Amino acid sequence: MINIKEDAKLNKLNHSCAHLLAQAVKHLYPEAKFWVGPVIEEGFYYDIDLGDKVISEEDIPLIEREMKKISKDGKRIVRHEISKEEALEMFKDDPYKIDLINRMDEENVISCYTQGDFTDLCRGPHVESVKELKHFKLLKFSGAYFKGDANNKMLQRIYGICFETEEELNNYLQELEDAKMRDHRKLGKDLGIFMTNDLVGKGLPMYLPNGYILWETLENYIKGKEKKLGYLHVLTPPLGSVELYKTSGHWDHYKDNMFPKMEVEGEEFVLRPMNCPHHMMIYANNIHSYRDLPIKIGEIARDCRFEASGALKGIERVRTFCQNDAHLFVTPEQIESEFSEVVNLILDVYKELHITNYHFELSLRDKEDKVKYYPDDEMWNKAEDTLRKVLDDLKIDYIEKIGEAAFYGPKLDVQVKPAVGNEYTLSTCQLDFCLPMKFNLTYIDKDGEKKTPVVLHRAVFGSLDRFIAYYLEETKGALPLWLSPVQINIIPVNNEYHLTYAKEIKAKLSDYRVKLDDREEKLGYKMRESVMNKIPITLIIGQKEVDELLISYRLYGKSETITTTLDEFIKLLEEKIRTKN
RNA sequence: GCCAAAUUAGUUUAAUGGUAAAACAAGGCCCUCGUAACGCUUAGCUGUAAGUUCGAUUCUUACAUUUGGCACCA
Repeated sequence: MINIKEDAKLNKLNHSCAHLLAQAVKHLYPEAKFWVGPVIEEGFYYDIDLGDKVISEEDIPLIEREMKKISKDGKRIVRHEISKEEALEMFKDDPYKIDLINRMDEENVISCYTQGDFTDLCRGPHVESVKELKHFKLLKFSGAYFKGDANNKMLQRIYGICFETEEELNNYLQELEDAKMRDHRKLGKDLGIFMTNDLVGKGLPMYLPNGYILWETLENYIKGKEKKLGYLHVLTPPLGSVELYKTSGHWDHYKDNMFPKMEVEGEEFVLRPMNCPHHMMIYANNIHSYRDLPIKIGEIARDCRFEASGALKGIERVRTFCQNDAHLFVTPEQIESEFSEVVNLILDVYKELHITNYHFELSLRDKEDKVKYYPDDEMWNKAEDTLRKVLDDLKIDYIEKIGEAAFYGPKLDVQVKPAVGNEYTLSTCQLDFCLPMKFNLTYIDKDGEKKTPVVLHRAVFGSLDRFIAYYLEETKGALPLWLSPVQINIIPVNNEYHLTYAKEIKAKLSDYRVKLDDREEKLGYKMRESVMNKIPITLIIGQKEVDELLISYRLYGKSETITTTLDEFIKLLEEKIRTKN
């Protein structure tokens, strides 16, 4: 997908188109006040205060028509530089612009752009004339909180995109349509991966037989990787006492996002929103020597979070999910090497699974925010510097994100973009000096003194749920052989003559997930279904194969059929499974 | 949670203020030798609850769920 923001030409075009949108809105709704209209990766938007008016579906074509009209009229776009006083006078009726102007430095040149009867405060640059803004489309609209704060008034936001040619615009719109086809919610339904049910409750996905094969295979894969690195897997309960979360600090920070506490026999419990405290208590169950560290506790652990109803999305954002979680208890000296090991594990898994479309973000605290983050500047500085050093040593590119850290420490997040919607975190590794102190965790150091270990929280698959969503979209539902619920579909050309041999072949492939389609249907009919179910390999067994003791196979996405011996075919299977293709 | 919209058969979609249609899937029958739909046939549906109306799937309201955004995301 094209990134409008990064392309200088398209950036300018879209920025100008945002002004065109504002002008059209002003024509149709003279009382409109304007906040900001930035260019984004997917085009542009404008946040507008329409008083009591809210934008509805039928308004969009009217606004578009007005934009076309203004564009046709072809006024020039003229830049003026003005003083702060002039600016304040010029926009005196628009409190949003006054807000912007008042926040500008004295030294900065204030500029505005005029096109016909419309002037907007803007840094520019813009195209020469509204005539150039021909190939645009308004894509979506919604409410959006002023300054992104839910306590503020909700403004009206309209999104759009603009290109230089009609063809580019149409191609882009087509890409949007195509993306919907690989949305994990559609694929999950079509391929029988998961379902939800109103009576069970929203945001509570249920994995169907096909989905559970995926789940199980991924779970075994990642646990195998972890075992090789010395992780110890445990099983802990999906709820815990409120006291546990008060001790960890999660209660203070997140109780509104937990399912409400329940009281039994005078004790209070919550469904657990995360597993750190349980794993802390497992660590605390023994005395540890510095010689025992690092200790790596892993678990495919079920969590429940009371996510806002508007945040729920397929199996990407749900109210119960299973983290591929682990906590590494390490000495301060081991932080760098253990953090590197985790980053390398993530990179290794991504490489094996052919995941290439991601980027790293280093999530740091906002130093001004004294409420959200555990107050210990020295600890934070040390933690943040350590992460930077490890990433630099590993020569990993990353973006720093201020104010995105967990309350207990900074984290490295791996971000990916879904087919539809905003990017999200797939993998994470977090450095934590805080929780081990809160739980009074210790180890006995060389000098016989009790010391506090450091904890690394990490999740490679984030949650299995989210990873399945991601991998469905990455593969467009055509899962690689090792993950595919049905790996091989055997179709006898004619049951009467070929079914016996087909059954023999199936028996010899008993190590794989094989389906034998022995329904009384035509070959073409069964082949179509095999392809539509995105089964990686379809075997065709007819007279030729029976006579010569061979098999013929067709790979998903290919149209040719290859005839070979069963031994050769098994070699191919093993190769595909080994390379995870 | 907030703004907007959607909800018709297992699925994808059509139609209507006078009681709902098609395709695929499912059941039955028929056909039976080479790579994306053989043919015939049967059954099945207006999210829930109110309201307006002689009559509501259609209009109104509430609720539920879903979708696009916003906010949130340990």
